[in-house]
Amino acid sequence: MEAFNMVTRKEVADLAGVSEATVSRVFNGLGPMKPATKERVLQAAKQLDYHPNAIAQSFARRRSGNLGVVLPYMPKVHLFSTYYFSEILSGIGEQVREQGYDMLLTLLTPDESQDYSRLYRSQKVDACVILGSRDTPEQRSSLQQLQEQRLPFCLVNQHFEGMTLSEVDADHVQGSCMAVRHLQEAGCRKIAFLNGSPQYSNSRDRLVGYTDAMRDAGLDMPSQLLLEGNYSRKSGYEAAAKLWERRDEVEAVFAANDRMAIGLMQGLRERGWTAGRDFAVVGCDDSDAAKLSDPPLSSVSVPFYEMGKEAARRVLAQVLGESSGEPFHIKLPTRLVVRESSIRKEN
Amino acid sequence: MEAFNMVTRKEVADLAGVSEATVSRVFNGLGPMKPATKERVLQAAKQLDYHPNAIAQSFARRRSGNLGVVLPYMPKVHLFSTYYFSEILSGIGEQVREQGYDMLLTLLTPDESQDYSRLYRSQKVDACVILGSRDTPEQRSSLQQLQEQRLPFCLVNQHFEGMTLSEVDADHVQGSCMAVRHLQEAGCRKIAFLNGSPQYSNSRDRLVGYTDAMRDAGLDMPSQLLLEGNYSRKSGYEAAAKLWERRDEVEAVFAANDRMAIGLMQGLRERGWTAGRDFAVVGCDDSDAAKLSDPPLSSVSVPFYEMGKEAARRVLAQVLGESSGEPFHIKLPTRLVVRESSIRKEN
DNA sequence: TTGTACGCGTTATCAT
DNA sequence: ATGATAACGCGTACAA
Repeated sequence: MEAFNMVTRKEVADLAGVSEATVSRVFNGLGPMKPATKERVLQAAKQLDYHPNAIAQSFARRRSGNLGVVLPYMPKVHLFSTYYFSEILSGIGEQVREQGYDMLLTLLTPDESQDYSRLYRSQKVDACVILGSRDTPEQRSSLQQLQEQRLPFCLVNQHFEGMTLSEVDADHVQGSCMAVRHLQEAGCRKIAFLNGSPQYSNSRDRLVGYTDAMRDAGLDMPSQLLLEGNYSRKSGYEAAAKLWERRDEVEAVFAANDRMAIGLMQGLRERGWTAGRDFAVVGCDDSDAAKLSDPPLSSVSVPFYEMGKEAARRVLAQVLGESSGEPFHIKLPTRLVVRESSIRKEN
Repeated sequence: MEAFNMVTRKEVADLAGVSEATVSRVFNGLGPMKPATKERVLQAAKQLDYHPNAIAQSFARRRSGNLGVVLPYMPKVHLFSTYYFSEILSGIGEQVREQGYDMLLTLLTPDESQDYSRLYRSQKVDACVILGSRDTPEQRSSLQQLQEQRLPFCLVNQHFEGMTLSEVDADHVQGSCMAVRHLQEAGCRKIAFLNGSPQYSNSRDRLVGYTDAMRDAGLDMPSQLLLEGNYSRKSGYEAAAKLWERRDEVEAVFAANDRMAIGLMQGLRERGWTAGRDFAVVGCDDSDAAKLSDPPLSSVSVPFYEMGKEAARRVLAQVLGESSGEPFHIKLPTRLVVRESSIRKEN
């Protein structure tokens, strides 16, 4: 079973005619050493096909070399099945590899959602990046705990008002504002907003962006034009029914993500309204689906990949003592990608 | 920095008035023991908030408790941005949690793509699930090496002819056959096939399925109707141009994945041909995109989630000695999901 | 049923 | 510039 090499430092030391400590120093690049000695050790190691045992290293260093990635519990929905998580994960993956770290994935179950510190206690990770957390009292207190225990962690794409946690976020206010301005420039004045749950700071930010843009343009925001979905295609589809009832009051829709935007387009098309012709739509995320939809969906592009990468970089810097350890708060810019869904062709 | 508890077994033993070994036995549920003793130990542990150090456990057990998940190198494409990987990962995640294992993600770089054993040598994983591998000579030899070293691993969704490796695959032959039969039943006789690279066994299997169904129905398979893309939307879009040139010879298209199918539909629509009206299309994967596309795409549903879960289950059984250790070869069934793209409405 | 004692493969400190 | 050696926290064989 364990039919492996298991060459230890001792064997290398013996073959090279040095002490074990010297072998370690060679492999860790520490202290001054005679080039000849180093060479002998490397030769011996190569000959024996020696590779340091990562577990033993972690044990001795009291550091795992793993960055924990915490994913939220999501009932029914298969977890990674969204562009959002995929991109962030890729970014984290790229960064950890550059730093010689590994990624340990953790899928939270509903009950343990509140107990992050389990991960740290078991020493399997040195730090964590937490994705998809929501703003609830339980979450706040768990995160508060982590904070008090001085455990290094970083939130991605979620902001907690009134707490000073390390976060890497995107400028959703700006993005939404751009999106709505774009719709205005396309000649729309009656612009509805299909948002997601306010438990996500993203949603709240987008509402601010929408409101800013509408107010600045002196446009009305009647409450019937403010809808709330749950970021699923289905909820967008359902929103279409509501908007259809008030079709005289709607020229355009800004949706808080692409899936809802696409569901919305599907629902309205069934009623004979086509995006890019009868009304304009802009979504958020600029996911793959935006390119795949018909018509292609204009969308606010969010740099998820970069956000993941930056979060990993910063939090690992804390672990490795290369940073002050003060909570940081990064906000990356978004940009608007215009496609056909928001260009109203005259008919 | 390391402002943590760090309560050790010794402290618990002292408080409970027992030996360290007894504490271990309690926590590992080993050997016969007086209930009272057990109780005392648990009390003490609770009082001190003791938690075993996972790294030390791994070190002593000479087992990491991690299942490695190897993801292929994919230039440019952000890695997880496909339905395929996301679903498999979710399945693996579910299984490892049930077994108390953790998932260690590894993104291969181009150069190390051939050296899987690095992972095992460092002892950071006890077994691996390998995703997205291709059938190339280099891959074959790396996998052969792993095999010879008797390192437990399992491939998902890829079969290597002539080697007896552990694999969890889907029945792509059957799925493709069903898809093509469905098109035939819808009245189509001129059915094109847009496949992906034959480096993936999936592609080869699908070709077999297509061929079987066409032959059984006594239909022609002129080589002009056999196209090859690279599983991207763009390649499907490009294939549309080729098919358009021979539009008199085509009534339907079977595509080896959804993205190509959608690209194809986009390309043909630009030329005035709409799927579900002017021609029929079936894709593969039944990804989210299939529901999002217009018209919704008929597709061969592949149980990626279950495949990931099964692969993890089997490979961990090997590690834990609950299985013979013989290479296994699982093949899960696929099913056809019919949507509007393959229902030709008369116009 | 419980305790003793050793080993695991490093890192890191202190000598030399 | 290099060697000796004490941790590190736990599993486990063996003794009692």
